[in-house]
Amino acid sequence: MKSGPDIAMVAALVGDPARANMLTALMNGRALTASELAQEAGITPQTASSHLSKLEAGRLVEPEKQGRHRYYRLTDDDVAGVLEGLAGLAARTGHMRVRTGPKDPALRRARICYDHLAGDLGVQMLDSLRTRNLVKQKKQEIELTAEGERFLAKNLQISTDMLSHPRRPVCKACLDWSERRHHLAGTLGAAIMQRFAELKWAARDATPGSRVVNFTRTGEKQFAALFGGEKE
Amino acid sequence: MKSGPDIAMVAALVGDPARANMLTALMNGRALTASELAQEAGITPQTASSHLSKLEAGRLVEPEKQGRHRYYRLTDDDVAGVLEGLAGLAARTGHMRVRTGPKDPALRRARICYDHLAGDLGVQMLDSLRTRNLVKQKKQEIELTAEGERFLAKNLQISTDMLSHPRRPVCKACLDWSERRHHLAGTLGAAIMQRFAELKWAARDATPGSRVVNFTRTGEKQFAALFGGEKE
DNA sequence: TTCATGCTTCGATGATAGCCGAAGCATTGC
DNA sequence: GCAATGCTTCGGCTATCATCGAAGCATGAA
Repeated sequence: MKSGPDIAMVAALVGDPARANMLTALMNGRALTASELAQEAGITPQTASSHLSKLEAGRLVEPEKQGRHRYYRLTDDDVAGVLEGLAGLAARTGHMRVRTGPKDPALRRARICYDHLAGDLGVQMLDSLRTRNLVKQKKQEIELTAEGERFLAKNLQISTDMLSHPRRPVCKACLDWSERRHHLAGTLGAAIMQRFAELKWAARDATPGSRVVNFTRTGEKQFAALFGGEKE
Repeated sequence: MKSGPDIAMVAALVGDPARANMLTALMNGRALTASELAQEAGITPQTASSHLSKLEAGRLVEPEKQGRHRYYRLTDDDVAGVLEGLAGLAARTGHMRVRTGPKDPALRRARICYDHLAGDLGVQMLDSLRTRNLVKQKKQEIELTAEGERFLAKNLQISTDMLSHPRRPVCKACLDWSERRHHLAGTLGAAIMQRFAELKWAARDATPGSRVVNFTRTGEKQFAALFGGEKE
């Protein structure tokens, strides 16, 4: 009858603004101390402590004791993924109050979402592809056009043969956390990201657990040349 | 400072048990009337109405008027995806109060998650693969072993060449909604699902929007022979 | 030991929001 | 027209829970 697989319980954990702010602050993969998180959420340490024990009980964060500090981090990438998803949905309401604060501009600009590029640049890339008719998007599905194939082969040495064989969607739309739009996932999204790395245009940040992607100077230029947007 | 991209707002919407039950009831893709949803959540129509307008404002559900009924459905697959993710996280807490109720046993047994198999059978398949060392899993990453490759080629005519070229993870772990474990996603997960369809072992339910996967009788048998679990 | 820092527990307060009864619109059917 | 069904709005009740002050434990430093 009523039941409820306690999806509500987890959602309620994220549903409190203070806790949501803490979780958001942890989205970059680094661990923060309880007091840092308190400050991040704009609450007192007592309140934060209460929130953190709830988050811990809900297995959303993991503590690690170190000296007299208590570091908290997101339990794993699944949690981060769900948070990204929620943020994506939130962005569509127009209710988007603000980005995640000016906290981590690097994270907002470019980061790894599983194995493909997300963030400002990720969205910009898909925008550019769409605008120039290199891909056609309808809802979740994205399809590469003939021009798109040529574009990829010429500029990134990516041949569609490599991608489409398994009949898995070459492209998929993935809701972006910090932006309002989709970015490009799927085998193509992954392949492009990998090509960026091979070309030394971009690399994942060295800090362990960080999801930030750093572009080199030439990488920035090349990216702008290919997907450069005079958008907005 | 505080900010908050109102991830909290969306999460709070899902965070109420009554609303969560409604959303869960909608997870099979069908649209339900307001009163059906009220009953589903165990609340009066007035209360349900209030909840539904909030969900609508949060763009989680879409209404459709028909006669004097008002049908509600999930806005799109992104919403369903986030709900699945939340359910997956909830399942790990041990706090799992119950499955989604005996509501839709078919949906719990086998369904489509994007393009691969999820549900009881999906989890069972990955379990079986793991137990027999056909894949090795560490955290999110899953890797096919040599035996696994032979197994796929022999039994499902799936060659790894078709999957691994683009250097995208052939396998990926995806948290299952109704079960406590991961099921198999990635290009392999998609390819297997497609093969099931080609072999007429299983097919998506005819009802538009439904995510249920129906197995044929021979399909059941073959599946059991390949991945049959005396597990649990 | 003594003090300071970081975090937690306790208790009380206050506001948010879920809930239902009753009444009000709308649509369909007679 | 009238009645019935489906849904919504309104008002008030209640419970839950976030919040903070104050006090209590730890850990680390002097």
